[in-house]
Amino acid sequence: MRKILTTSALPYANGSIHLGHLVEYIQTDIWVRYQRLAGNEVHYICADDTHGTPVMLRAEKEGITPEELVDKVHKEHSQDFHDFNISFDNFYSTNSDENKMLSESMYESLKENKKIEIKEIEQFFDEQKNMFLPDRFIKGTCPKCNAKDQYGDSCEVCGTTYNPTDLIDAYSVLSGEKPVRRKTDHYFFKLSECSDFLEQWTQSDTLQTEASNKLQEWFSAGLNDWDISRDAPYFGFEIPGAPGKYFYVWLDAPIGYMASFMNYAKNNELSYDDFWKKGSDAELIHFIGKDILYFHALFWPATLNFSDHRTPSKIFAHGFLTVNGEKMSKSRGTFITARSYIECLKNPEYLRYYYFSKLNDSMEDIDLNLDDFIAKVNSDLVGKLVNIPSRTSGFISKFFNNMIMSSESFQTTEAKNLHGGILKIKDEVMKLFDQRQFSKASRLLISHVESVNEYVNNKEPWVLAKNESNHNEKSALHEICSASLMSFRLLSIYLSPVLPELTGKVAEFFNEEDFLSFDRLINEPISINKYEHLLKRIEQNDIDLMIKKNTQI
RNA sequence: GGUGAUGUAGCUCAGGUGGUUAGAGCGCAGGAUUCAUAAUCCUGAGGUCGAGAGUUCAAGUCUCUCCAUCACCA
Repeated sequence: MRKILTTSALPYANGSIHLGHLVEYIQTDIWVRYQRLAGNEVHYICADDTHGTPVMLRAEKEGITPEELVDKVHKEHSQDFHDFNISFDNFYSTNSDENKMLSESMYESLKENKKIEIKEIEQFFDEQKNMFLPDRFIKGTCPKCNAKDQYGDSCEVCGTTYNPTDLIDAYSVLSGEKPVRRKTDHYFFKLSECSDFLEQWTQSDTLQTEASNKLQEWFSAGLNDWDISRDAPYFGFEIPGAPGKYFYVWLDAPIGYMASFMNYAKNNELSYDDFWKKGSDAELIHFIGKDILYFHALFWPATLNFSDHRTPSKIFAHGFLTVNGEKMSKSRGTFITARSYIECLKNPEYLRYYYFSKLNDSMEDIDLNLDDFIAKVNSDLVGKLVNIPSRTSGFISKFFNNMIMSSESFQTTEAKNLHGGILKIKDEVMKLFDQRQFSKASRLLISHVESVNEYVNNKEPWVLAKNESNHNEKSALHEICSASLMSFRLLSIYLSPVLPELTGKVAEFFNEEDFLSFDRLINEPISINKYEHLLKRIEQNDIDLMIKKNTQI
């Protein structure tokens, strides 16, 4: 049995969850639910990422404290994840006692290992707001192409990257004032000294090949030390022994994985050290978006390693979400929030299935094409999958007292092959789930769903039903409907990591507890309940409404 | 600008190490059927595999150039 600690990246407490975020949570959740069904020990941990200037400023704007903002957002995020059936074992916050303690202790440990250095740097300072300005809060004219109102890190017109100090006529986004340059001491993590360790670590099969290619680029450019401090005012943890200096949000954010787990372990009689101490035999697996690979594949393993912790076993990065082939856009209404999706479409499993049908183990972007979304979900799930019990269970109820024949008493080779064939793909399905080849898994499963419908069509049970000899137990009619339903049951078990709600209802239909394991595929004979529609089609109107709701001019 | 990736039927995508007439689902056309939420099943039409050149007996699959799109450049 594997012992696995899995994480999804921490959502930032500055905004709402949207469909782009959900690619990651759905991908991780499917994987985690699969591991549970496969009988492994798996813990799924997440938290809100709460610190930093954007949270501080937004709270100020709303006239509340950062703590109040963070609490409010945590409630909202928790509800969103709950409504999408994301099965976190713990969804915590980086603004927690555990996180403060762990951040401080990691810092002390890095300091002891001589990996911390203080350097004086020069930054822009807003005298009216009395604070240093992060790059994205400074705008100005591009030094290369003279485009106006460009951000402090790069020019959107000509693509040049530069430092905010290079901008012409820089101004503060907060006050509009011209920022002044001011010197300040910052604390740096000496990443430059970690390149030997990191080059070795990144070759150790922890990353996808695309990701390690990316890392090679970064290595060949040379690693710079990492600025881990920010000056007050800053919402975060003050650095021990350094009044007025705070940990940069990206330092304590990944430590949030540890803190969330610590909090969870305490309440569940698990050993924290078993999972985080150097030499741990548990797997530590991070699901992330490709945009934060830099943090998770360089800073994170380096800080872990040089503070005497274990390093991640795997980092699984996924691509971005596009909608209708384009970047999500507020003006086109394709920047779709999790909340608006739930309000308009009601059922999270449409999206879970659609992402399942498109995801694989690579870092490629995936596209949510809304027309394709409607067509695929309605066709695969409603037209084909749910159609199986819908078209066969009536005969079982009418003639056979709701009892399905045991698959072991199937007489014809067609029935045996249909059911046996689906039984036989178990190992392949499990492998595809484990390797995150979700799109392949969906194609495999749907092809078997199609076989069941084909079987029913060829056998024409409605014709047999007209002949009274078929109203006896173990008649041809009984076998056909039983084979179809037992096949449907197997396919539902395979799909249960993807569609927990739907397959929960399927379990009920078969008078079973939830499908809890891939090892209990045979269970017979079974009495079924009266069939009630398991899934509604997606309506075009609801999609239109959702787009309208998300359109901002 | 540099680096990395992507570009296959109307749409969304499969196509280890190059090898018979390039595949699937949806959509479309025709047919079958009525058990089922007009769902299902069968048949068919649709592609110079981004463009060009090269290597090879043979390239969607390898090499080069170009075009388009995207990301990263801490």
